[in-house]
Amino acid sequence: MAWGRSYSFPRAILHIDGDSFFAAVEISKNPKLQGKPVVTGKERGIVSACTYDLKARGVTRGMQLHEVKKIAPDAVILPSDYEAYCLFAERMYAVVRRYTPEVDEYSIDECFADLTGMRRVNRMGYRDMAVAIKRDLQTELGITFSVGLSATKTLAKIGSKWQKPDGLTAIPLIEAPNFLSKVPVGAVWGIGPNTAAYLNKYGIQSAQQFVERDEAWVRTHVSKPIQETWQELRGDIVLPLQTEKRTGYQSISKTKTFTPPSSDEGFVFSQLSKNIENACIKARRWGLVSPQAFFFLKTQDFKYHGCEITLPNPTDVPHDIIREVARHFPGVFKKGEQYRATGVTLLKLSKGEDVQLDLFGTVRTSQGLKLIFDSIDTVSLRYGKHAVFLGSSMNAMRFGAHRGERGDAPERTRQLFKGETRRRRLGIPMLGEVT
DNA sequence: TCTGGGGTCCTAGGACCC
DNA sequence: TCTGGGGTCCTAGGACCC
Repeated sequence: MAWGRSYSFPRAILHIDGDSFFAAVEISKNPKLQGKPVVTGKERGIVSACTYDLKARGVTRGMQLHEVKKIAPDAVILPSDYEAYCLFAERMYAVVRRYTPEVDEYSIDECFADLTGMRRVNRMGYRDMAVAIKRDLQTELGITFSVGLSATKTLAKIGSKWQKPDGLTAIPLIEAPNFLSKVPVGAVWGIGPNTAAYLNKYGIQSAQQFVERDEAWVRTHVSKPIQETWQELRGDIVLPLQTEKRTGYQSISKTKTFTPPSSDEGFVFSQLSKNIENACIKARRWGLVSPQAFFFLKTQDFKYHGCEITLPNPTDVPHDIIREVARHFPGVFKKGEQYRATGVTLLKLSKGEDVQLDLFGTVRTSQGLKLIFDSIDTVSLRYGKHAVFLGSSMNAMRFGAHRGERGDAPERTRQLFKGETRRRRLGIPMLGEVT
C-alpha cells in the first residue's frame, strides 16, 4: 500500500474559510477601510458580503442595499472586484501549498487540504500545521480565516463553521459525538432544508442522531449523496479532495434580472440575446462548444417558462444559438405576462476541436467576431434597439423611415408592431434573408 | 427566503428494445 | 391483440452548494 494513499487510517483534513471574504479583501486592498462597516455587491443592489459588525447589526447576505442603509447609514458600500478576490484566492492556495501539495480549491474563499503524512516534512503536528497555516494566511493576506481540522471534508467543514470569525476547531474522531450532538442536522454540509425536514420527521434533530442510525436504515431511507454525508460524519472518507485544476464546465449559464419587469416581447428577447452573448464569451474563453441549450423566461411570480433547444452543430457563436432561440421564443413568451428575468444555459459542453485549428486561430477568432456582430445586427433589426445596447437607431432604420418618427419606449414599439402577427414581428420568416 | 447569479449531481420515470 | 419480464438510454426535475 502506497504511503499516504491508504484511507484505512484516519486522515488529517483541513478546511479553510475566509471570513467575510469579499469585504475583507476590500479592506486589505484599502487599509483606510480598516474598522469600518463594509458591504460589497453595489452593482447588484444586494449584499454579497459584509463585515461581521454589520452581521451583528442584522445585515444578511442578499439583503437589499437600501435596507442596509436604514440599518447602518455609516456602511461603506462597494462594487464587487472579482479580479481582486481571485487574486487573493490564488494567494490563499499558494500559502496552503507550502504545507501540502494536496489542496482542493473548493471555491473562491474556501479550500480543503490533506495534511496526512506531512508531519515529518513540516516538523510539526497536524494541529500546529493548522495554526501555522492560519497565521501565515492572516499575515500575508491581511484577512482572517476560520479553520477546521478533522478526518473528513464534512467534519472539517463543521469545524471551520464552529467558531467564526478567526476560529480554529479540531474535531478528533473521539470527540466527534460530542460535537455532532450540538450540530443541527440541517447545518451539515450537504443536508439542505428539504433533507433536514425529512430527517426531522424520523426524530433526527442533531447530526449525531443521524450518525447513530444504522447502515440498513440509511441505505433504505436517504439518497446516495446523503448516504455519503452519513459516512463522512462517521469519519470514513468518501469525498476525496479534488486536487486537479478545473479544465472546463459541464454547463455555462447566464441570467439577468431587470427592474422594472417587462411585458415587452422585443425587450425580453433582447435580454435573452444579451445573456446568450455572455454565455458564449465564457464558452469561447474555455474553448468549449455546446450542442444544446436551454433558455427560460422568469415571470414576476417566479415561475420559469423555458425550452430546450438542439443546435444544428456544437457551437460557441451566439448567432447560432440566437437563431434557434428565436424560433422557439414565440412559443414560450406569453402576451401580457410580466417578466422579471431571462436566462440561458449552454449544455453538454465539450472541448471544441480547435487543437489543430490553432494554426488558424486568428482566422477563427475573426470569423467568430464577425458572426457575433452579425447576430447583434440581426437581433437589433428584428427586436428593436433594446436588443443590444449599441445601435441607437434601429427603429428609425426599420420603421421610422416611413413613419417619420422613432419608437423607443416599449409601449411605442408595441404600437408600431400592431397589426403584424407575432411571428412576423419576431422576424421569423425573414431568417433566410438575414443569414 | 418576499427571492441574485452560477454551478453539480442524483433519481424517478418514460421511451424503446428484446 | 393481449400479456410478462427485463434491460438501457434519456430527460425533467429536485436538491444542494457557494
